[in-house]
Amino acid sequence: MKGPDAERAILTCADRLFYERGIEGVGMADVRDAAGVSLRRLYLLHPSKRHLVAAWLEDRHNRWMVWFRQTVERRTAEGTDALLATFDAIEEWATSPGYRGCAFVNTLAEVSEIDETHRAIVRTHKRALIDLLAELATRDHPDGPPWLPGALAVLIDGAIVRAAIFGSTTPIADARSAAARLLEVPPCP
Amino acid sequence: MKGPDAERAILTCADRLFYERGIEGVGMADVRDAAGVSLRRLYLLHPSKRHLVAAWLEDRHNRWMVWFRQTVERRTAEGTDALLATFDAIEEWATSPGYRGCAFVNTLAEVSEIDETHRAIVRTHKRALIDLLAELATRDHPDGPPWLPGALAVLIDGAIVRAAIFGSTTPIADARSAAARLLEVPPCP
DNA sequence: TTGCGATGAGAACTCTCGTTCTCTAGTATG
DNA sequence: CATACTAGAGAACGAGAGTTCTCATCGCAA
Repeated sequence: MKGPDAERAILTCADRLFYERGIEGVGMADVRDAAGVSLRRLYLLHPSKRHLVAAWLEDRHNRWMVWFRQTVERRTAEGTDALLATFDAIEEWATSPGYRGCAFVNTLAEVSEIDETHRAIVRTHKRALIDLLAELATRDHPDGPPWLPGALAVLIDGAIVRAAIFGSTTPIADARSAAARLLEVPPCP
Repeated sequence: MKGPDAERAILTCADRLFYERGIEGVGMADVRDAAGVSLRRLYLLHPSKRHLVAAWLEDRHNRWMVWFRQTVERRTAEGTDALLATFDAIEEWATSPGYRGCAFVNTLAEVSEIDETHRAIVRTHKRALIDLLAELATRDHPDGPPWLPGALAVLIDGAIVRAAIFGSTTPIADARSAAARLLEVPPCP
């Protein structure tokens, strides 16, 4: 196996394993077996498990943001308000097999294997979500209140975590209803 | 040390340690040292770490619900709308030292040491939160939409997790602003 | 006093896991 | 063909943790 192929296989398998079982539930030998590389190559590419986790988080952040933006755009093209479409994207995700909530929130919860590098990536991810929402709000709802992107981010993260806990899309539907209400014009004077 | 005292010491110390470091970051020896009991007594009272974790979750659930209800009531007595007071309670919590988000969400994220018993307690806890919100909504906002308690629960959980990630109360303020808007009368026809 | 059950302190056992080391095989080059 | 570098397979090592076991001690009843 060539270098780039091995790196892709490692990150792909690490993503599946870490998301499925949590960081502490996956050993380096598990990643080795799943990716079909030698332990030697694994450690040459990622000098320690911490490095591997950091590389995984970076990779997942990039792929998730691309997926989320594309899914929202697709729904928007079908006529849905862009900000409401974010909840449809989350619902798509939450109904996919193996859904376990937000990998970044889960990683932060596993405090014993996390370091400041990991924390920084998690913050970057959540900051990127709010930035994307602010971008959509500025474009489609320029008269909304200044706290709108932050509130939508809270609704999205709350829906992600409650959907994972209950294995249900009801929290996402509730959050979407609330968001729709927030996007309506304010009450008459 | 007597039986009840030992049990109290164990649960109190387990709460501090598990919440601070995560379940996997705490060994039975750590609990023994902190509680000042022998490993023998620890295992007599809780036959395994899973049992101890379950007992901790039950205890924390009970104490958290009592604290939350009391804090909301206190704020309500000071003139705040009960449903908005829930966000003030969360803000009090989030600004207290050692805040690390929701222990139940964090526990669910540590998938490798969790079993169905633990999952059930987490669901019970989150169900209890939404039930409390429904109770307050029925009492103070009987004309609100049916999704209101669910949406408030999503806002609260999202605020809890984002406040933990950013170490900031801004998400809680944003969530409170959104909740206030939701509680206003719907737009005029 | 003597014996017995309970208790505490902590050693010991077993297993897991991150990381490193060894040994072997293959391959490209002089 | 010989040699030297590379890479894979997996053993080995050391640390840590859950759980159990040993043994000395203490309190109390006969």
